[in-house]
Amino acid sequence: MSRRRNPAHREALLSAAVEMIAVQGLTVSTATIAKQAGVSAGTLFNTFESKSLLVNQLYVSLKAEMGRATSGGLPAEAGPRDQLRHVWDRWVGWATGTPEKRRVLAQLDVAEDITAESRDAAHQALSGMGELLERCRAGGPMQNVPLRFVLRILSSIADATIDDLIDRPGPGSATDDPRSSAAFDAIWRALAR
Amino acid sequence: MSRRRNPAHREALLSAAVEMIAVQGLTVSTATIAKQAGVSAGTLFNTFESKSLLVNQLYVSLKAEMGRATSGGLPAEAGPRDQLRHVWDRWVGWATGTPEKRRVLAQLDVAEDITAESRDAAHQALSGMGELLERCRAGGPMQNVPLRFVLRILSSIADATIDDLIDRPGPGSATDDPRSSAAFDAIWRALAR
Amino acid sequence: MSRRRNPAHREALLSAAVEMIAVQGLTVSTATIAKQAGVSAGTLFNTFESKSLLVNQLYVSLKAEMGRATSGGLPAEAGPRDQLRHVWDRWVGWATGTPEKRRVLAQLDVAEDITAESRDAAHQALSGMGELLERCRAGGPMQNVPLRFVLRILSSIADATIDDLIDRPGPGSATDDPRSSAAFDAIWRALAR
Amino acid sequence: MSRRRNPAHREALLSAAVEMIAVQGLTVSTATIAKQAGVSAGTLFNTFESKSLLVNQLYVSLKAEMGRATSGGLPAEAGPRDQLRHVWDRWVGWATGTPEKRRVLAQLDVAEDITAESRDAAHQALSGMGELLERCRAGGPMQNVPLRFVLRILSSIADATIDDLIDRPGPGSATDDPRSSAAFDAIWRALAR
DNA sequence: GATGAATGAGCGTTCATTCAT
DNA sequence: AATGAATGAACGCTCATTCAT
Repeated sequence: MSRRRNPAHREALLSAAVEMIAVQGLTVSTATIAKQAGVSAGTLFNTFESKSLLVNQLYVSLKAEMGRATSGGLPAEAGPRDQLRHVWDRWVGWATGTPEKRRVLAQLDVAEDITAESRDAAHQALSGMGELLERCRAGGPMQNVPLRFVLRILSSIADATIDDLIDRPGPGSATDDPRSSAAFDAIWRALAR
Repeated sequence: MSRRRNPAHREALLSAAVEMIAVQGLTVSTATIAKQAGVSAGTLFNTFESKSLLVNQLYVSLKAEMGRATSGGLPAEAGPRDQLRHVWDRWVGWATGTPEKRRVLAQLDVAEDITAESRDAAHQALSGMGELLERCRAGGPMQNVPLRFVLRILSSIADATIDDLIDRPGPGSATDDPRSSAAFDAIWRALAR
Repeated sequence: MSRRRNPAHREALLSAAVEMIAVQGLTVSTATIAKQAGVSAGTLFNTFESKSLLVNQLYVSLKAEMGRATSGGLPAEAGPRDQLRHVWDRWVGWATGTPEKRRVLAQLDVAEDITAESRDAAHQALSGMGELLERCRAGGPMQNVPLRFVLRILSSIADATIDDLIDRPGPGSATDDPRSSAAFDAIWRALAR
Repeated sequence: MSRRRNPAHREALLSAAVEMIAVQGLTVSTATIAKQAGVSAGTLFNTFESKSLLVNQLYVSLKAEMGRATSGGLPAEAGPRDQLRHVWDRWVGWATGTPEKRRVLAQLDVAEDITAESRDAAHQALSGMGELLERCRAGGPMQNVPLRFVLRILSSIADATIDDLIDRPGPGSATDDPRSSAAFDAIWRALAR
C-alpha cells in the first residue's frame, strides 16, 4: 500500500510551524506544531519523517515563496534600475507583509540542522535575480567579485531593512518608507557605474 | 579562609560555550559546556546561575570584545573615509580571525532568550562608531534616516562580508581580500556625498 | 483509532507509589515509582502531570478508600454505641490490614505539598461519620466543642491505636486485640453521657 | 588535634533548622539552614557530620525540651488528677507557645530517617510521666494494656488538641481554652476509675 | 577550626519518535 | 492512513558533601 500523504496536512503543518516558531523559536515541540495544525503527533511524523526534515522543508519552502513573491511582474521594457527597484519593492513588501515568515527565516538561516542541500535549494530561489544583478553591476565597481557575494550583500541589506521596518514600523506602507528608498539607493550606488 | 573562587572558571566556561555553540548550536547541553571547560556541572551553575544567564553574558561579552577589537588605534589625523576604513579592517580582521565567535554571535543575534537588557548592552559596543558614522554620512544620501538604521545596514554588510570570507576563504589575509575592499567601497558610496 | 490509554496504568502507579513511599518516604523518585509500576518515566507524567499531583491524588484516593472501608454495613437498628463500634472495627481492620497505606497516609497528612483542596476532599471521606458522632456525643461531656475537634481527637486515637497494632502485632486479629477494645472504651467514655 | 566544636554553632544550627523546617519542610537544604544559622555550609558538616544526624539530634533535642517543659513544678501534695492536669497544661502551653517546634516534631515523627535509637531516646523524654500515669490508671479501665500504649494514646490526644489550638487559635490562652479542658476530661474519663 | 567553591549523582520533567489500535 | 498513548534518553538544575585555602 502506498502511503498517500494527505497534502492538506503538509500545508497545515508548515503553516503551524511558521506560527509557532515565530513565537517560541525553533525549540517548539512537534506536539505543539501538530496541535496547532489540527493533526495528531503521529501524522506529523507520517508526513515529515523527522522534525529536522520538517524544518528543512519549511526553510526551502519559505525561501521559494519569497522567490516567487519577488520575481513576478517584472517590467520587461524598463531599464535595470527600475527592474531592480521593482524586485526590491516586492521583496520588502512581501517580507514586511508576513513578518512571521521573515522571523522564522531569520532563525532558520543560522539554524544548526539546515543541511547544505537545503541551503543550496534555497539559494535557487533568488537565482532568478542573478541575471538582472549581472546587468546591474556590469561596468560597475562590483564587477570583479563573485556574483554570489554580491547577492549575499544585497540580501543582507534587504534583511536589515526589512527587520528595521518590522521592528519600528513607519506610518505608511513599508515600500514607501524612506528607509526602503534609502537602502535601495545605497544598493544602487554600491552596484552601478 | 575559604577556598577562593577560581576566576579562570568564568573565562573557561565562556570559551567552552563559544566552542561548543559554534559546533552544536545553542542547544548544547550545560554538561557539554562544563566538560569542555574542565569543570563540573555544578560549577557552571555556581558561576552563572542559569544557562540563560550564561548565554546572555556570553553575548554581551562577545559584543564587547568585538567593540574593543574594532575601536582601538583610530588615526586621529586622517579623514573620515580612512578612519572608517580603519574600523572596517579591524572589524573584518577580528571576525575572520575568530570565526567561531562570529558564528556564535550570528546565533545569539536571533536567539529567543537574549533579553532586551543584553541587547542594549551589546549595542553600546558599537556606539563608539556612531560619531564617526555621523561624520561620514554628513551631507550624503543617508543623512535623513535614523543613525540606528545606518548602523544596522553597515553591520549587515559587514556580517555578510565576513561570513563569505569565512565560508570561502581567499588566498591572502581577509583584510586584503578584494571582497573586503569591494564591500567597503560599496558602503562608502552608499554613505558619502 | 488511536492507541487507547491503558486504564491500569493509573492504578498501577498509585499502587507503586504506596509501596515505594511506604519504604522510602515521600522523597522516592518518580523513576522508582514508574519502574515499580512497570511503566516508563514518561507515562507517569502522561498520567499525572507532576509528582505533586500524583501525591495529592494518592492522598485523596487513600482517604476515600478508607472512608469507603469504614462506612459500609452499618447496623441500622443498633444503638449509637454499637454503630460507632462497628465503624471503629472496620477502621482498625482496614488500616491494620493495609499497613503500607496507613504508613503513607501518616506521611501525607503532614506533607508540605498536599493542597488545601486535597485536604478538603479528604475530609469528606470521614464526613459520613459526622452525624453518628453527633448522636454519640449528644448530652455528653464533649457536646460543647466543635464537631471537627471531636473528629480530630477520635482520628488521632484511631491512628495511635492502629500504629501500635502495626508496630507490635498481637497474636490474634487486630479487631479483637485488647488494645482496640480498650481504645474504643476510652473513646466511648470520653464521649458519652 | 581534637575537633572542638563550637557549642554556639550547635545551638544556632538546631534553631535555624527548626525555623526553616517549619516553613519549608524536611527538604530544606543544608545550605539554607547554615545561612539561617549564620555559619558556613562547611561548619554545618563539621558540627553534625550529616544532614541525617542533624535531623536526628534535632528530634531528640526537641523531645527532650518538651519533656523538660512538661515535667517541672509538679505539685507533690496533689492527687493524681491534679498532677496530670498540671502536666497537661504545661504540655499544651509549651507546644502552643512554640508552634514551629510542634510543627517540626510532627514532621520528624513520621520522617524516614529518624533512627530507632533516636525514637528510643525521644521516648525517654516522656518517661517521667510513666509513674504518674501508672497511678492514674490504677484500677481503671486501661489497667490491662501496656503502659506504652496508654502513653501513645495520651500523646496522640495531646498532639491533636495542640494542633487544633494552633490551627484555630481561640480568644484566650490555649491552656484555658475549652478544647483543652474537654480533651483533658476525656483523657481522665478514659483512664480513671 | 572555619570557610564557601567545587563536585557529581540524582532529581523532576520534556519531547522526538514509535507503534498498537 | 490516522491517532495519541507510550517510551526513554536527555535536559537544566539542586544539593549533600568534600576539601583547598
